[in-house]
Amino acid sequence: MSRLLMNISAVERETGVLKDTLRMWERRYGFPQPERDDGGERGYPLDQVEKIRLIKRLMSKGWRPGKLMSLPDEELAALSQPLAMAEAEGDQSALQSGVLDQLRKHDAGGLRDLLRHDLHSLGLQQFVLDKVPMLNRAVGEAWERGEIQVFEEHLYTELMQATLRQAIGALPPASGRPRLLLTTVPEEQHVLGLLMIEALMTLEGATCISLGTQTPLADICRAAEAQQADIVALSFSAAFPPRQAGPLIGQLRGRLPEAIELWVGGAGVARHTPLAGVRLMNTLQDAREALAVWRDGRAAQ
Amino acid sequence: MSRLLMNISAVERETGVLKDTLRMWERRYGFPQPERDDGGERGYPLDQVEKIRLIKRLMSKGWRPGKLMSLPDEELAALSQPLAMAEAEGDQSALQSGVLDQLRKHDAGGLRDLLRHDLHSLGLQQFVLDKVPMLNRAVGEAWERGEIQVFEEHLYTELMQATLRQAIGALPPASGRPRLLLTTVPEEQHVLGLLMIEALMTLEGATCISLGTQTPLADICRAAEAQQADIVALSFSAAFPPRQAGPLIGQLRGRLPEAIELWVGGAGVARHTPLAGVRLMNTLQDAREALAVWRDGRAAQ
DNA sequence: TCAAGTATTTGTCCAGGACAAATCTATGAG
DNA sequence: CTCATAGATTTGTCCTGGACAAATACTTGA
Repeated sequence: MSRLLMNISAVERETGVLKDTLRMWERRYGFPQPERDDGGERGYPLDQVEKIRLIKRLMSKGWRPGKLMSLPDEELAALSQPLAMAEAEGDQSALQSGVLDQLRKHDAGGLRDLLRHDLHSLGLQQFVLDKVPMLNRAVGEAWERGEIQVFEEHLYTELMQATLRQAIGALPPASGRPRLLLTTVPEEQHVLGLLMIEALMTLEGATCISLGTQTPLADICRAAEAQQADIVALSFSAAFPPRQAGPLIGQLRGRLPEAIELWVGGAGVARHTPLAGVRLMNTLQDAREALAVWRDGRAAQ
Repeated sequence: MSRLLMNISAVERETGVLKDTLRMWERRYGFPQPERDDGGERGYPLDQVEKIRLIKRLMSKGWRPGKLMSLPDEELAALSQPLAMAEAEGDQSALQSGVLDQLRKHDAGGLRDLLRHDLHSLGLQQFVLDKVPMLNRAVGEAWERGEIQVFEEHLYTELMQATLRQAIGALPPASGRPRLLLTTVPEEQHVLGLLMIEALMTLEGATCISLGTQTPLADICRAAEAQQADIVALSFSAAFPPRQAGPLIGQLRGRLPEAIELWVGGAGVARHTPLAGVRLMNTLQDAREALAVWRDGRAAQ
């Protein structure tokens, strides 16, 4: 049986590294070093694909690619190990150890029960304002430290999503003002931020219309008008390419009627430079305040 | 104020047409014909981006790009109009007219109520087996005819997702065999197929662990082992590039332990050529039968 | 110690060529 | 006339190798 080789598209799919970048790495750093088929096309062995994923993870921790790719495999592996120090600073880890433990034990049922229990004991508002952000951060950091795998993060997201949707669905349907249109831009596929804001705003009596993730800009504008939205709210995760966020938001602001407010939030735009006509939120608490401001402004008219 | 121009990445994001393909169209057909900035980089005006989207939609109806791009704008616009004939053959449209009507009226609340009503009057099983596929098809066909916009399809998907998740969450948690791992491959972001199968299988007492959409192949394998899955089930929508499905499934089959069954279904693999060791499902009913077969086989041991 | 200027690193773009898979078209057999 | 097969055309994706701007690291002087 022949060894499995992946073509460049498959590697882009698996790792999230663009084709152009894969070729550039090969040209500059000599890694990856794929085989070639009869037609001269690249075929990547599985171990190289694994190493690409490892490098990408380390890059998200701040390491630079040139540095990483000049390192021998052993040192790379050493970097990927969670540091003793990182463990030590995990003072807060006790707070959500249950969740990470269940994740590592692959106990989906237990994790689901745990999330539901937290939700019911805290109430939806406090769960969303305090617990969920803390858990998201804990899972994200564990992933960066290499303690959990991609599929474990998927499982967490899926179960949290089910929990939040269950809670939102149980709320009495709101029909009051403002009307918020919720979505993310293309390439941003993380949905938890949307669900958190939907839960909070619905609790406050605002009407939320969610389009889910990855709506083209033109369609966000069309939807905002068709739905007579007062506010368009976008969520950006920490994984969103930071350079793209600014221009994208500016472009949307330019295409949206001025009367419609644009709110953006999430780790991907936290501490971002302010933009004219855009309300930037660093925390979920900001969203509640912005809602109060909107209602004040409207009452004053 | 200067006219808005989009760079080639933004156009790929907006339209789903790869950069390489955009350049090739320009080279071969003279369309699109973007402007250039100082550095010689392409900047696409919005009306060309709209036309690209229109062309993509017509291509999904079977038109070929070379043909379309040689056509003057008027003829292109004419093709995009729903034909009188198409309207006439919509005999079944009366059956779900409510849903499409609500969508076109942008009545999110009404649509949500309608879906919930259908769910409760039919029961979850019949809703998933009959109603949801019919609605999905109706919405998909309406989109192909240009009758509904991308954001309207997003809204439908989001509301249907909320309805299904609500129903699944209300079921008693199953813990029986088999254990199914549900997910989609990278690039396949449609989630409704997963939720439908999750609902059906949970009703039958099987344990479903969903990873949500777009899990890398390597992680599907890891998750299957970690979760001690008996079956891995993948969903492919009609939008999935048909040429990619076969190799992808074959590769996963090769990397998965033989003892774990691989089920694939959805419009993206319907009428696909059979693959060794892979159970191909054309309908949801097939999944129920496959479940019965699995249980028979297991009882016989 | 910090700020400003310079050098390096890095990702994404470009042109233009090649080829294989998919699709269409023409030809010939039954 | 229907159908299958062979050949031509269309189409998407890959290739090389070059360029440049933004982000980051480093150096220098206050």
